[in-house]
Amino acid sequence: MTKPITNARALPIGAASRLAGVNIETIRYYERIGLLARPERTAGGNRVYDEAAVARLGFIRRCRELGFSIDEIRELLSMVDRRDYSCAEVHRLTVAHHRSIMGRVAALQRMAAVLDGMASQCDRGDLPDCPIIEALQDDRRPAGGRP
Amino acid sequence: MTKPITNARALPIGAASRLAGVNIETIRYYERIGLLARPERTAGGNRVYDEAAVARLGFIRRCRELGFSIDEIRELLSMVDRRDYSCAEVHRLTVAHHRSIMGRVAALQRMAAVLDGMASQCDRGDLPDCPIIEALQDDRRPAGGRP
DNA sequence: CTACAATCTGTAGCCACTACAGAAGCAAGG
DNA sequence: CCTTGCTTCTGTAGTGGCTACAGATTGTAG
Repeated sequence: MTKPITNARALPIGAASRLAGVNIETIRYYERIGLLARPERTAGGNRVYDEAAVARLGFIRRCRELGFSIDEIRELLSMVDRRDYSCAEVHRLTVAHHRSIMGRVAALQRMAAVLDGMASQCDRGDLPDCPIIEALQDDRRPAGGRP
Repeated sequence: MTKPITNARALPIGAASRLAGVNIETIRYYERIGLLARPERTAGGNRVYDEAAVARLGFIRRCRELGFSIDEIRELLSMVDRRDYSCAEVHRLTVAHHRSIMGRVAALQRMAAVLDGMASQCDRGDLPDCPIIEALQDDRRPAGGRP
């Protein structure tokens, strides 16, 4: 919460975007889907943000960088907003997300192993019968190598 | 009734779908985007497939299972269709795809490491100041832990 | 012939943005 | 005040790779 952003109280969307590291279009998108409150406006109708909004955007960005979905972030934010969230809730969400990432890693690694096996059978010559293509065509030798 | 599809020459879309392991809607989608040739039709207008089409669908499915994009599959199919594709081309595509998968794995593993670190700091008590939330809020301790 | 299943076309939705078009606001210099 | 030039506005459409309908038609077994 201690931010060394000097005296910037009224930031137009471009400044908020740069400070938070979130695209202008994305900020408007977050507002549209209700992830971010509608900000004040200038007399002419331009959005005006304050440090709190920039901090919230930073929170969202960091969550996204960690792969949380918008709905998960919505949940995290609502916990924060309640102010009486329990650590256990947050922990549960984080661990569940961690598990799902590990699942994706495992799936990708299975793919990579098959690809590696196929590529290593290929001698990169000018054969008309590429082992890779053969492996992909043959359904008795399933590409996934699954049981 | 599991019919042994020995001499099935004229398959309606449902049978092709079951044989190839590709959804009916997906088959029509592949046709729409030009990945699959438009098949013959019955007098009434229903699609009719043959074994070659089913084999092609199987090829596509196996490529998808290995994470190839539609455009990559389009390229692979065009090589196969040319009949004089070189093994080197196929190998290059496969290796490039492998590399991109490894990149995604690395990115996910970085996320997982940060999540793991955050979760392990949390004692799951009923603290109002959850270390996970703190980490997500604090922009001097970037969640990504990136150098 | 009559059920009932399968298939048809076309459209809209998913996720999390991104990319415009065309209009209007805003700040500085003259 | 006026122009210049950047920024921001709204609204819509596109991305990838499907999936899910609605409402109509076709195919088929009894």
